[in-house]
Amino acid sequence: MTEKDWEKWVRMIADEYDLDLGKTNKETLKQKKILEAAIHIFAEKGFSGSSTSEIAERAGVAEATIFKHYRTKKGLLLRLVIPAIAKVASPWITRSALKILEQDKPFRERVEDVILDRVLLIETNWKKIKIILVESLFHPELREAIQTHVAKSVFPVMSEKIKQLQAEGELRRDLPDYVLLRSVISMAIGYLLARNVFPEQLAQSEEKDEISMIAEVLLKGVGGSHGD
Amino acid sequence: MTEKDWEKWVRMIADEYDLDLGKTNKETLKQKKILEAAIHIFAEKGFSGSSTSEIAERAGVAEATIFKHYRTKKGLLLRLVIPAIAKVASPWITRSALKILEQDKPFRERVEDVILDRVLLIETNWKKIKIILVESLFHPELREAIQTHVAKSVFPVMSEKIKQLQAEGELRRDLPDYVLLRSVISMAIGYLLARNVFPEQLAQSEEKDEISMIAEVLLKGVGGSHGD
DNA sequence: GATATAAGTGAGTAATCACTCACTTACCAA
DNA sequence: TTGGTAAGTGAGTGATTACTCACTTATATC
Repeated sequence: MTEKDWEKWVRMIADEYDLDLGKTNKETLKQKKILEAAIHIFAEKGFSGSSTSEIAERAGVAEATIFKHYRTKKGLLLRLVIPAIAKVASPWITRSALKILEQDKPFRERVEDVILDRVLLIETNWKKIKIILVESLFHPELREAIQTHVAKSVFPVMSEKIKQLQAEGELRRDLPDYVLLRSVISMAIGYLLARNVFPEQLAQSEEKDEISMIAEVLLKGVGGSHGD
Repeated sequence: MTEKDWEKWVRMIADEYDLDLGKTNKETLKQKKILEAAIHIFAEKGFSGSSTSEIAERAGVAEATIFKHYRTKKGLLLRLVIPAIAKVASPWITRSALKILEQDKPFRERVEDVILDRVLLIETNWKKIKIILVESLFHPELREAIQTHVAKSVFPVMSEKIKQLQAEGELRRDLPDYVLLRSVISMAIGYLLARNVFPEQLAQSEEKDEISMIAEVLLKGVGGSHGD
């Protein structure tokens, strides 16, 4: 799937499920309520575990109203998920990270800033991200879309930046760029998981200090004096 | 929840759902087939997305047979999940990692060995782990059980080992032990996720080489010459 | 070989599911 | 004010769901 294929795919799915994707649209109050309720309930119970009647009740709307706007339950899911994926993969969301890395500060501080930025970004969109991650495990079309779209539009940009930082001597040159990229992402995601699942054991300090330590480990490693 | 509370909890759930937990039991061939089919289908479609009729069909068994042995659909889920959690948190599974760390080898090699060991362990039990992780998001009792059990019985052991390695000079002493533990886990999980979701972009080399690079990043960091 | 106990099943059942349809209500432009 | 269109709904529908029960079959012990 190339970038153009992605756009085609979005249009195709949008047609198939009569999605508006929130672009041209002026949404009704009730439509907003439905989307709000759906995010809450899908995140809490998963797609299969949620019922349209429950979503309707929480939104204060007749069940039929949901089907008026989104045709099927899966149409409702995709109306939530596809714009979110498109947003994650849009240029500006990558660009804001690049901007931070280009600021006039010590490299160490820039690394902390960019990690904090991404952590906050994920935290504020946590429910939607949870839905996307979980449902991508069970809906192959979704998984494939994320794979190809994120892989083809986000990674190359980040990869380029890393190569530049390697050339500038900020990052070591004896490891491939994808390993360095994966390491940064791993440490950030690992921190978020730890904070959510084992906060008392694995994330005991203030967020600011935790991120500072993440940057420290990332740049210098965990090895002690013996390894030198 | 203390360790004794955990045992109580297991017995309580076992009573509530009539679980045998595979300890005293001689399982029938059909029971094995049911468990096999359930693992496959729960992993593929999620708990809510799976139907008992489908599980029965795949196992080559009448639907009523499932309810004969496991009383409810959730009873079947717990029969899969609870022994797996108990196993993960059992002493020997932690001990095998500690054994590796105590071998008479350079520290760098021991780190590689232990990462490889855990990666293989997760890979061979991937379906069950997937079920546990996903369903713990939606069943609070499960989440709590994992949290307290793993947190209270696995982390302290690992934490102790890390402090010892810090004292020996193999790991740096200027960061708290939980940050070092979290870093190792993050890098391993990050690698597994990358291998599963973005293999072409984020896990391009042979497993052996990837793990060697993970150990390298972990011990020495990603920072370049500028940072020295 | 008789008997007791457990394993296994076919044919249900009530409840819930996603979804439809005929209909009413709200909105807006001419 | 009117007329056309979209928003919204109450009352359904057939299909599927987890689960039950009366019953048969297999197994093990004496």
